[in-house]
Amino acid sequence: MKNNFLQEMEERGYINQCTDLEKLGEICDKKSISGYIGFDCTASSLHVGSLLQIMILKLMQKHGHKPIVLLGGGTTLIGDPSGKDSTRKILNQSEIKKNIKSIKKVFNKILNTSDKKVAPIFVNNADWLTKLNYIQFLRDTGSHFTINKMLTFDSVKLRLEREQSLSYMEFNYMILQAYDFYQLFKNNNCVLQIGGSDQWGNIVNGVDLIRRKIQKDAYGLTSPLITLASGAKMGKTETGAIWLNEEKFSPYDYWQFWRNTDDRDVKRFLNFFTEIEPKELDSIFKEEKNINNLKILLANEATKILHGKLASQKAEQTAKKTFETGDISLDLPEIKVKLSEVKKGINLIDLIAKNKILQSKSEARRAISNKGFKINDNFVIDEKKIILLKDFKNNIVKLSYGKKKHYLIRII
RNA sequence: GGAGGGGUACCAAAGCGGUCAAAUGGGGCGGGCUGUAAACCCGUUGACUUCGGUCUUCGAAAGUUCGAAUCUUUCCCCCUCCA
Repeated sequence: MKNNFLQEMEERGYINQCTDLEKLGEICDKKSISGYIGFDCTASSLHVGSLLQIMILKLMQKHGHKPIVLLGGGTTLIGDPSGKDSTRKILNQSEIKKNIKSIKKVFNKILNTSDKKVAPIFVNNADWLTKLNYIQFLRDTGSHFTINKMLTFDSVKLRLEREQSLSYMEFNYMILQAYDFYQLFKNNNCVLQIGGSDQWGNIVNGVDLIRRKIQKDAYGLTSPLITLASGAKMGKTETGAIWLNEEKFSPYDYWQFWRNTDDRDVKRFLNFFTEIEPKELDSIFKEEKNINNLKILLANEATKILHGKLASQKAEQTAKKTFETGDISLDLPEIKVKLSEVKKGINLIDLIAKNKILQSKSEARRAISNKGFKINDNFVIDEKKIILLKDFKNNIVKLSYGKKKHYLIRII
């Protein structure tokens, strides 16, 4: 395998399985190809769990290939059963439309949209799926699938083995996804579908369908499922997902997310989520022995890709001030209060609950009695703490929850 | 369609008339240690509170009882076996 694109895919650890790596390499060598990845539109933003896929699209661009982003407006109406124990909630059309619009923003930020040759194409499978004629579809496409085989695919098999129900609607998902690939192959000359390893079955079905219907070769490739050293799946923490959309997750929080990567994951993630050349990374690993510097590098690079260089630098500065020098950084999230309120005295518990630092007053009380809050870097001992004018310096009070969450209370 | 088993907090799982806001484990959150890491130790994990309590919660509704997660009835959902 000499092809540059696949070579770098391999080096970065993006490849889990491929239907025919060698032939795919030959084709990539000869010409610029189109490849697609489908994204789920059940939420208004993707989270880091999808980031690897996006990085792969970006890598395609780097090597002169054209990415097709399929925002699955049609398949989201059905719900992919892969890797799920229970049926997802079903969204209606207008919610999905809104989600697609919001998700698109992230692709436009991360991918190269200025170079026409490799600029991404966005497609929505609702365009063709919702127009299908049932009987016609069963005859033309359904006839190429056997139930016998469909039952052997993990997405179906596991669900049945675990004695979880699988609706007929979801059962059809893989056929629809196969049909998507066929459509894109025909209309956009798309020869490659990429996906997470849980998509293998769905992807292979598409490749098969294309061969059966029009006797052409298409290729499938999956990326590994990323698990954290802690064993958890990437992307979702208990408190909330690491969203890619700025409105749902600030650049500073995003930077912090990467900065807090487990030691054992750092090198892998630098390969996955930065654009630093693999060779350069090797030498960095040799020279830099301080793991914390690697984490900062990771945070900087990853944030840069999503939010831009400026936001990344700003986040780094904020972090530096808050954690290293202990200064008050003015870029911390702000809670604005009126002077008149301050003069009356502000009840800390109320402030915490009102500004959603914690969900309820009870939680706030508990957190305070557990030494969870600091005001101007001193633990709050008194549960009934009232913030007074004398607590302010230059109209600012620094409020900290735990070691990592800091806020500025500012008088306006 | 018939017979049986089951639905308890974020998840798993105990409780089977009062002492139950509900054991235990996992997860989460906070503290300590440290490196904004891991591991470990400690605390905490329904809401409101004048810290005395008060209110809402054990699939849903109705009932029995001084008192129900626990008993009865109806309904909904899931699973197993038979047809």
